[in-house]
Amino acid sequence: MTAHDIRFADHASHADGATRRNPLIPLPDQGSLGELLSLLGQPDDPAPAASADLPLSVWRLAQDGVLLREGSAGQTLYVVRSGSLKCQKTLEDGYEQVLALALAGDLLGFESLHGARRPCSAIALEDCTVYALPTTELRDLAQRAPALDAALRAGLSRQLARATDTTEIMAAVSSDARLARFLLRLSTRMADVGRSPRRLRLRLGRRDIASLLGVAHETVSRSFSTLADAGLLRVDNREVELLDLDALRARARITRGLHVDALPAAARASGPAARSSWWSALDTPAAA
Amino acid sequence: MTAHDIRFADHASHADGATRRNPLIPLPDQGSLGELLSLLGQPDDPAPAASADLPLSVWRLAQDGVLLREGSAGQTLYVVRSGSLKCQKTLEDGYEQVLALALAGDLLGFESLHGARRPCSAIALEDCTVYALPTTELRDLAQRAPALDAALRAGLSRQLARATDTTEIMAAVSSDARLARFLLRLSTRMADVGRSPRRLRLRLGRRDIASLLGVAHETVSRSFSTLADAGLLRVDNREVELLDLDALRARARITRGLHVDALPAAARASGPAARSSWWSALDTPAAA
DNA sequence: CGCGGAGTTGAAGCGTTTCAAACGGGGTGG
DNA sequence: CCACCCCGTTTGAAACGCTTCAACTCCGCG
Repeated sequence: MTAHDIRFADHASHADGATRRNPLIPLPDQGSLGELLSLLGQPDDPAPAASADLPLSVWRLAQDGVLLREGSAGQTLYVVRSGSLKCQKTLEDGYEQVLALALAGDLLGFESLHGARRPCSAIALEDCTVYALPTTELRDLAQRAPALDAALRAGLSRQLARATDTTEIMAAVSSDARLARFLLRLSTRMADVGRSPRRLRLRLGRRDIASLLGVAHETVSRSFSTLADAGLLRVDNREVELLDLDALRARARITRGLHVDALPAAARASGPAARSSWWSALDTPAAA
Repeated sequence: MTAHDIRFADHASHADGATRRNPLIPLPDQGSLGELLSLLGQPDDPAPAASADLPLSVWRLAQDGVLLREGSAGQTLYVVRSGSLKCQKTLEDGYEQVLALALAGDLLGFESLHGARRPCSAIALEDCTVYALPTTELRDLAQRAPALDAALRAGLSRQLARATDTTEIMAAVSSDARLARFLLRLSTRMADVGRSPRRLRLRLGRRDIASLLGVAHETVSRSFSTLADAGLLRVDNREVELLDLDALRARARITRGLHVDALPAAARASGPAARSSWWSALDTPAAA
């Protein structure tokens, strides 16, 4: 975001933590179809099929390791099994924009399966394990395990729906609201993965968070202080404890000043989904 | 973005232009597998298969018609054949965030095929035609036309890669740069669809553009004026002519002031893709 | 003809960006 | 083992640019 936040990709920043240990090593006999399906949110398939002979390979990625490299012609689809990664892209002006956070169950790398180059990088924020599904095996895999095929499709849908998260965060005008939205989203996602929704261990630095929020990193620092002073959370460097989720949600709604309070309550409560209208038929033309 | 930009979904704004004529009507015998494939960017399939008996239905959507309704349980995948739509989502605070522009060849509605509700709406900015592929027919279709299956997969990849466009636009700090990025992206996409990359007919109002850029609509107006005064473009309401693409690209790179000029040229020219490094092996673990 | 929406432009307030400095932790090397 | 340095983080202060409120024009439409 800011001029001095610009870090070039050539910058040899990754030569420190990963040259020692091999950043990506195989974990034989660690994966199972059942686990993969549950990761993808499949409601416990009753018939787990012949998972034994399926070539499901699990890899271990060390912190700071690069799973996806922007611009490469990778042909492997990954499913995060544990840990977390950040997806980022180097923009034309050299700024590295953080696009998303990938947690367990997230699909990575689908964008370049059809021949295109990887549009963004994925870097491990901690030690991770991932399922690797090469395109070459994908078709065969889908045929032998239809449940996996369906689960991947569903995961893809989720991924596509989640792609707008960053935009929604940056739609808020005040940086406090943006930070609140980010923390709340992270909170619910952590809960989904089975971790605490209140005690967050941010694996992202202030700069990366700033990139996600679309503000300067100093502003992120200030917003943390503001929310902490207001008693909404407790912050100790990258350890964050959310103290008042409701108040946080209120902050997240605020665009500027307190206009939201003036909104008719019905509009907020019911939302667009609850509307009944002849228009709804439009979304299902096949049924007409 | 701004407080008075808030338009509630309940707001009966769509009751004006579309009650007269039926907003969504079938166009029998208008689609062909070949056309659909070329729309999806498939390089002219040599064996067009038996396209005649494939149930490819084309629909016509009138301007302001709602193709996708946020919150509904639509189970149809659409491929835009002609025209343009806007995708938008009503945020918790009632603000309608425009997320993307859909042009010919774009896939719409995949996000809710696995049972979820539609995460965003899609509204026609002009009269459109779309291919409708209901989930019920999708599997059969894919089996009978493997080329279509591959094309849809590729289209999905593109869609996923394109999902970050809005974020990249909003990554710029200055509103001029944001507008320049938006116009340039639109320009190249129009060129892809076979339309003029210089003469743009914006089907989006200032408010919607402002939403996409993440600024107030007055700011969009001012940025148009600024770029026009600089001679980079000519603007007449929603008609825009890009006069100096290179200068526009320079604007799009600028974050604030002129720091970019100070960047080492190599970093801009080569980019992340041109790097050679032992790290590249990481993106293809299966080959290791 | 008048109303309402869209777009433009002006002026003021204010929040963010920017530049700067200081603090703290973690690592390295003396 | 301690000094040192680097880097991430925090906080301060000033300036810029955006948001906001407001007025005005243009245009389509009832």
